[in-house]
Formats: sequence, C-alpha cells, structure tokens
Amino acid sequence: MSTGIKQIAKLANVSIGTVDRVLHKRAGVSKSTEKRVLKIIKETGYIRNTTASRLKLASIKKIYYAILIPVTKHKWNYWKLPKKGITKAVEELKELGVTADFYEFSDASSFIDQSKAIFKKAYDAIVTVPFFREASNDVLKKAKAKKIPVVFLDTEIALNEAAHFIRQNSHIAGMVAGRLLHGLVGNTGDYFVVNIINEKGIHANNIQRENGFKAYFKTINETVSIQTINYILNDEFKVTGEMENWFKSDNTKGIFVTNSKSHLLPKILQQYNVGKTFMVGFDLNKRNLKFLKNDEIDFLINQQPEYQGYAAIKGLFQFLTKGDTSALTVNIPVEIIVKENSGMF
Amino acid sequence: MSTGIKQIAKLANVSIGTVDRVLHKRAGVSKSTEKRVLKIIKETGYIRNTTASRLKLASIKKIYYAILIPVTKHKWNYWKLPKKGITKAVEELKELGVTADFYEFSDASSFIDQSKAIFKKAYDAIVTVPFFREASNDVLKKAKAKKIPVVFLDTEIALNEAAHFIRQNSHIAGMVAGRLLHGLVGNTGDYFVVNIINEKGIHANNIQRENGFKAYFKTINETVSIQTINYILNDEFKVTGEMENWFKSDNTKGIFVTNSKSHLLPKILQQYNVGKTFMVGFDLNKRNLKFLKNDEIDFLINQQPEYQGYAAIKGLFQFLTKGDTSALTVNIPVEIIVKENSGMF
DNA sequence: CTGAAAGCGCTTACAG
DNA sequence: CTGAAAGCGCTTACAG
Repeated sequence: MSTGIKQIAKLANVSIGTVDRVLHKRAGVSKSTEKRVLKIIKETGYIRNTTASRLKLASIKKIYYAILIPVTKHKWNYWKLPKKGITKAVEELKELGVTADFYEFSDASSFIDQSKAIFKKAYDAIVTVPFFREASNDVLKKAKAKKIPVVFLDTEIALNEAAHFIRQNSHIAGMVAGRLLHGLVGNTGDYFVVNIINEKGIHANNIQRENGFKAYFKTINETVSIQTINYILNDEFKVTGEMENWFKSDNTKGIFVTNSKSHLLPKILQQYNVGKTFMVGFDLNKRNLKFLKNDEIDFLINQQPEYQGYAAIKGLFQFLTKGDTSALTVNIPVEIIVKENSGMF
Repeated sequence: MSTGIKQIAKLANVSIGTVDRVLHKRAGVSKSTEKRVLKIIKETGYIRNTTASRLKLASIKKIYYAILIPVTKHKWNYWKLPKKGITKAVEELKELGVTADFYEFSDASSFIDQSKAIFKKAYDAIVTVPFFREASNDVLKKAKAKKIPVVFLDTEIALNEAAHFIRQNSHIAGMVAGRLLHGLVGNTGDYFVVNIINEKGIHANNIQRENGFKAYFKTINETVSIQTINYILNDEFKVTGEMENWFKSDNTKGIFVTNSKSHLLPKILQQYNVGKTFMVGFDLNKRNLKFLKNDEIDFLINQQPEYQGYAAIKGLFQFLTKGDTSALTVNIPVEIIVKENSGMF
C-alpha cells in the first residue's frame, strides 16, 4: 500500500492503468480525469517506485547502446580504461535490460564508416569521442533527427549543436599545471611545453592544456620564457640542435608534457645531461607512475578515464529511464597526483 | 524466462520455493536436492535478479540505520557534509525500505549515552566515528555480539577488534602536505605544524597528519627545522613570545595546519608582518576557499566528507543485501586542491 | 476514454 | 522436506 499507484487510483476513483497513463503522459485520458489524478499525485507527493518499474520494463524494453571509441589493441592503450568503465556500468545494468555493442576506429575514415554502421541499426544511445569535427557534427545531426542521445567522452570541441560532454576542462588542467610547475621552477627558469603528436595529429586537449598553461602565467602577471616542442611520435624522441642549446642552459627547467607520454622524457634528459628539471604530465599509466615514484616526474594530472566511461553509461540510463539530462554532462575534476598519494587513485 | 529462478526450478525438477531456499542457504532442503539445484545454478551461471529481490524485500524487510555523529548546530559545521551524504544515500534507498535515525553527541559522555539508546532499539547497522577509544571499543563489542555491522567515519584508530573504516589515510595526507610545502619552501626554510585543538582535545587525524608530514622529510633524507604549535581554539589566536621570535626570522616559512582551520592564520601572519610564507591546510570550507583564491593559502587537501557519509550507507546496504563486505572499508584519496581546480570538487 | 487482468523475478507464509 | 499460491509496484495488451 503506502504511497503507490494503487492508492492514487483509489483516491482518484480510477484504475491503476489510468494513473499510469497520466504519469507517463500517454494519450487516451480525458482532461478532467487527468486533472483529478494529477492533483492527487501532487497532494500525496507520490514518487514512482523505480525498482518496480524497472523490473517490469527490463523484460519488455531492452536498451541498446552503441559505443564508438579508438582501437585498443596495444596492451597499455589509454582507451582500455574508459572501455573498462563502460563495461562495468553495462554489467551493473544488465539485469535492467541494458546491452552495449562496441565499435572501434583508427582514423577519421574508419570513424565515419563505423558511425554509418551504427545508424543502420536501432540504438537507443551513442557514446563516442569528438576527435573529428566534421564527422562528430554529422553524428550529432543524425542522432538528433532520430532523437537518440549522444555523449562525447574525453575532449570537448565546439560543435554545430549543443552536445553532452564527459571530460576534464583541459584549459583548467593546463592552468593547474602552470601553478604546480611555477611553484617549483619560479620566475627565472625556462619552461617547455612538450606536445607529443601521434598519427591522428595534434589533439584538441593538448592545445587547450598548452593555452591554459600559458594563461596561468598571465593570471599571476609573470612573464616567463616558454618554448613549445611539437614532437611527432616515433620509436625515439629526436633532439634538434635548437633543443640541445636549450638543454645546455644553467637555468632551472620546467617541462609540461600535454599528454600521457611524459615517461619518454626522463631518458632524454639524462642522455643530454640536462640539469635541474621539474616535470608535470598527464595520466596514471604504468610508465608515468614509475617515474613519479622515481622523482623524475613531479606531478601527474589524472582525468579518471575509467570513470568517464562509467559515468556515460549511467548518465544515459538515467536519461533514458527518467528523462533526467543532468548526468549527461560531467566535469571531471583536475586530480593532482604526487608520489605519496599515487597509490590511492 | 531467460535465466531466472523459474528456469532453474524446471531444470532441477523442483519448485521455485526450493530453489530460493537453496540460494539463501535456508534450512529444510534435503542434501540430494540441494546438490542437484546447486549444480544447475553453477552450470547455467545463474545470478539473482537484485531488482526483483529488492522489490519484494522492501515491503517485508525494512532496514534501519542508526547514525551517531557530532552535533551540527553551527552553520558551517564540518559534520553537515557527511550528514548530507548520508541523507542523500538514504533518500536513494528509501524505496528499497531503508530508514535512518540520527543521533548526535557533543562529548564522550553524550556519545556513550546515545550509543546506549541505540542498542536499546533493533537497528540493522550503525554508522559512527571513533573519537573516543574506549567507547568505540564498547560499541564494536556490543554490535559484534548482536551481529550488527558498524562503519566508522573520518578517522582510523586502533581498536580491540577488526573494524570497518571509511576515511582518508592521514599519515599519507601529511606526507603529501610535506611534499607540497617542501616544493615551495625548500630545505632552508622554517616549517611550522599548527594543531588547532578544540573542546574534544587533539584529534587522532591531526597527530597522524603531523607524523606523516615529518616522515616525508625523512623519506627524502632532508633535515629541516620543524616547530609544532598546539593552539587551543578560542575567539582569537594568541601569539606567544616564542612564536613572535619565529615570525621575525627572514627565512621562508612553511605552515602546515593539520585541521580545517587554516583560515585563522592569514590574519595573524599579516598582523605580525610575517614575510614569505606558504601554507597547506585541510578541507574546502568557505573560509579556507576564500584564502585559497586570495593566494594566502597555497594548497588544501580534501577528504570528501560528503562522499564518506554516502559511501557508508551504500556500503552497508550492499553488505546487508548481498553479504558483500568490500564496500565497508574505503580509502578516501588525498585530493590536492589549488586555486585553479578548486571549483570542480 | 477506461478498466480488469496478466506478468516482470523473487520471497515467504501456509499447507501438506 | 517440498510445492502451490499470493503479492511486491508497475506496465501493457486487450476488451469494451
């Protein structure tokens, strides 16, 4: 009994079927009946029992997710982590009728191919990444037409229409990196921003982080020397003549690596006998953590990749079952990791 | 159909009632039947549908929590936050039959009184804090006798029996503070650990943080000057002659405030014209955040008070409904907050 | 436009 | 020791 649909029906002198129709704004209820039922719902403060609702719905309305993320063939690939979070959330929602199909891409063209394949089927929601502006706009447009919600992970870029993002604010992450490095290096040191570029070109996150880093020094009204090194990822980090000159200086150096590859730097710094350096990088991968524990990296910034995937699935579920969009946009905090607290994240 | 209790019953040639008895290890099933049913459960990989289970149980087996935490009468009292998290979790579990009664204490004697009141009733679980060793041991002992799970929030202390704690590792938090301050102050500065003591005396967390702070310098093999200031909380921070002398030195100063009251320091430092200082404190209360944004506090460490309360309720629910103890012990990460990322937590 | 009935998967009180 | 039945609160297909 308590405050269920049954009690509402009784008070309103209608059947529970009619109460359900009103609750879900389904057609086929006279205005007067609707009014009466709504009044009683309001008065009693009725709240739908989602457990009961889901039990029933799980058996008749399955929910299908399409996941389109970068290939994760390498053992330590970053994307294994969001994928893990996604899988965990799907597992938790399995008994409620949730299933996910994974699609992977390696470049813009395979992203487009896979997204086409997705739209050929009837998915209820899409989780992907906005790495290619045009193709992302296309996904968004098609999805809006079909009224399918889309959540973008990892990165935020400007798109033609309003969109949902679960990602860290990379500008702020860059500012945090600026403060951390400045605390160690001070005003008279030399700063280096290292962008390590992969096959897909320079990533929006990296640019936003670099801009945030530079913006920090503006907010504190300090003009410091900042050099940018754009390095194309290969087997080895090649050091140019210009870089050799920088390395020779006696100044304290602050290195900000804008992606997860800060672990490539210590070897080179050693090789060129570079003196007093401090370093800030991103992501708690095994190799970065090794150097953090070595004191060769001073700070790492975590962006909770696993949680990003988890939150996307759960947020979409909340939207699909309750119409609540609030969990479709998530700001991942800029978590600062040092040697001592690195074991806890 | 799918993989429900019904299918198991059919395959094992028993009724669903019997399957349920086996699943819950309830008495009244012959060995041979039990064996047969268990075999089929294993083969089919059956997993209980918790949604259906809860729907039924919510109507017949209510779950009552007793919450015993410090009084929260002051507007900005820290304990409002764990309480908020507790309330949120209880609200979420309401439709599953969960209710919580709040008890508050102001000192050891009222803690003991309230805990006695709690044991007079038939609660299913207890959430409290281990501020008083003897009284905590007493609660633990009584609860074990009645097989009621207890979760301690905020602080970990050694107790007579194994217990569940949801709290940050304060020793590690102190070490992190050591690293952060050392990065700014260096080896030649003067360090001050400020313990601000309230009516309840010095808090276990504060001692652990102080010890961690000192331990950090040992791990990096540096001997630095560290003074401890134990200050009893009153309307105003009284400065002794000894402290005045410290303040007069030209050295860079690093101040580590081991509780949430770092906001009391900037005024005094200004008053005594203390030069170059850096400060690390705890907790994101309004006043601390103001000084963080002012650059008068450099780092704050967050211990996710709201989440601690939330996690206790959810963890206990998982234990009470699934017998899973894994969520009863939670290590809250040492979150490092600076001006730039302070808005995101 | 509205109601009565079946059923989601599980749990338990009752009967044998 | 075991089974048949009722019911948790909600949703929907069917009948009128």
